[in-house]
Amino acid sequence: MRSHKRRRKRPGRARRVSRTARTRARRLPATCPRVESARAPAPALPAPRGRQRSLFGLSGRQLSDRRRPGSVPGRARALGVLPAASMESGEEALLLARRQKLERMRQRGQNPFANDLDARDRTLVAELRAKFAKALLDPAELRYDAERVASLAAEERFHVCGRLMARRGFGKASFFRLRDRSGEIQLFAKQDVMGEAFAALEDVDLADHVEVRGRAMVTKTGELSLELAELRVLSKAMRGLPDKWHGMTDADLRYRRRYVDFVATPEAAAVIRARGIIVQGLRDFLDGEGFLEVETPTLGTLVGGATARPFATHHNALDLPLFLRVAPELYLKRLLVGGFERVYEIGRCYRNEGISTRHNPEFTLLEFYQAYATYDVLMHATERLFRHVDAFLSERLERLGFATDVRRWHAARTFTLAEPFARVPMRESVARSLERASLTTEVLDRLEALAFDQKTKSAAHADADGWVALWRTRSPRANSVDWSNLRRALAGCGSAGERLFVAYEYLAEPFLAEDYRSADGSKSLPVFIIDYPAEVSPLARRKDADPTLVDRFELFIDGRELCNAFSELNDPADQEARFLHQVELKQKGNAETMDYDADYILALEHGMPPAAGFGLGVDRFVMALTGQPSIRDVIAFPLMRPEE
RNA sequence: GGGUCGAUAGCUCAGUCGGUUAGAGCAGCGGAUUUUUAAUCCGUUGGUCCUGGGUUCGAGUCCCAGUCGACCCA
Repeated sequence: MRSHKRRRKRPGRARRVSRTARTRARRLPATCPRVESARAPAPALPAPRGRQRSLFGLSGRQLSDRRRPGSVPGRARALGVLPAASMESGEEALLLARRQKLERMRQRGQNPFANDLDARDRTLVAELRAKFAKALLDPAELRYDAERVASLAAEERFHVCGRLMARRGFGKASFFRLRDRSGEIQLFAKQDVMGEAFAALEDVDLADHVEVRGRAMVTKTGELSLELAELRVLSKAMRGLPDKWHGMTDADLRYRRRYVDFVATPEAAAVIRARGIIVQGLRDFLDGEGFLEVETPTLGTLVGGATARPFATHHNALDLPLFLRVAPELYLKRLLVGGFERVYEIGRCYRNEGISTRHNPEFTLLEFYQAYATYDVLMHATERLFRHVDAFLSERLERLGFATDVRRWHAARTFTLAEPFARVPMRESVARSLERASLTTEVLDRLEALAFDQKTKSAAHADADGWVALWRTRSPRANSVDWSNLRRALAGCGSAGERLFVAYEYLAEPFLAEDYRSADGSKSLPVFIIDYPAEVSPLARRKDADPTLVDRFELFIDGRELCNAFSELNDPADQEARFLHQVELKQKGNAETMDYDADYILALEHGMPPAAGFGLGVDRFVMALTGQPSIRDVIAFPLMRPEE
């Protein structure tokens, strides 16, 4: 019977939902047991081979048993009353041990999943520490003075709830470490204090949720502790915690079992905590500027607001094909038409594109729109917003007792928000980077001739290969440019504007963090790239001085794009022409385009005030402020290919 | 798409030139211990060495293919 109990570790699937993976799944032969068991409810089938990773404390075998009502072996096993001889692995043994303790508790009349907790007099660990702050001798090591603690609260009994994180037994005494949402504190259990209750500690396991009562005291090493009078299990954990020292390091496991990761990896939890505060900080800033938070549709019949490939779905009752939104932009601007001068939305958007350290299929976007403002106004607002949220985050975390997280993130930061952000027109940023690569503007002058068509395997100009070979020798930077992809991308361009944009992406963007530095050169400087080509900005207003460009900026921090903003196009005729261009591109086979939105044109015809709009990738913003290298680290549950 | 490295107990990891019955720490279980904090000490359970082929008297180890992961390149 061991045959189905296969190795469960790292059965992981591709991070990327690749085409090959999908076709592989479809190509599974009909005889594959995995496919059969997934389709057929037939109870006679063996347990599905792949579905062995335990769920809710039950093995795959038990799960399949559970699908059969009245299945005695499954229930008996789940209750832990089958003999140890039926154990199939070390994991089973660990579960069994805990089930037996659970049964002992029930036999004693204790509910291992208590439902009668009264936490009105509960004290948080942080509150406890605050109460004894005056007795703190060494803040770094959290050492306390015993006499001062005693005089501050000699007989007061504290009620604390949390999860048990560590245990050290000494026969007639025991130390525990308890964690609640605010921090951790040591518990000291002594037989002569607890009496008979001490014996029941044998049924307590690491990871259990407990409530304790006891007085505060200081051990001889100076650690503030609760001397227990009582300890009661509130919720029995059927599984323990990962290695107490190394924690959980397998990346796949961490993202799949995020609930364990957050317990075992304090940094992972700190990032999610920071994220909540950052979003609060964004609201705090915008509310202070008189913006109204609104909600707009995430389901629609058209794709608009960004050039991106959408997720398609279907409404049954209306028999209507629908798309999940790629951006809220067009609805927020309809609200401008409707008289709301300052609106914002923080919401989930969905783009059916690749997954990377900077992309998750669903992500959070902040967009705000301000009537009677220009993109220049928004650049100032962006700087204030970033500094406000950063300070807000630090202040809140310090108040919550997580100052060390703030200090750690600040120390590791490779950029600064303290100095004015750089502002560079796109063309200038390319020219500057070329200069640093000893290439001057000759590259910019030959963009069209550089194009290399992947299909025909031919260059637009016969000498192009030679130019590149020569340029590569000019400097290390010139050599590190991704020339082949640049030339491929140029071949797909239909206008000078698109070529400039491509040139910027390959020649300037990868070097932004090097080219724009703080006054002392020690940090990278956030940089606004401004004045984008109109061809790549279908919703932005043209520059009065140069109609081939638009009043638009993107903000880059450490070379990563965080913001996109522009003065809004409110001329319905111009907008109509831009939509038509998008439709043209779609007909040529480009999947990342917008649809023609007739109702939006109609709205513009009713008069949209001059306005500027702003978008911020909230996930990337959190990455920047907390120094996380992957977007998966700032999302509580990033998308994973499901386990089989 | 290509390259490099990796997958061994619930967790974190060793495993020599291919050679006895695959090891350690943590967690678990049994015992000792009333001030530890990665507690300590004694004993102990737990493994389809990612999957499938192959080479071999013999494979965790070598070869081939595949799956998945990390990093780098395009």
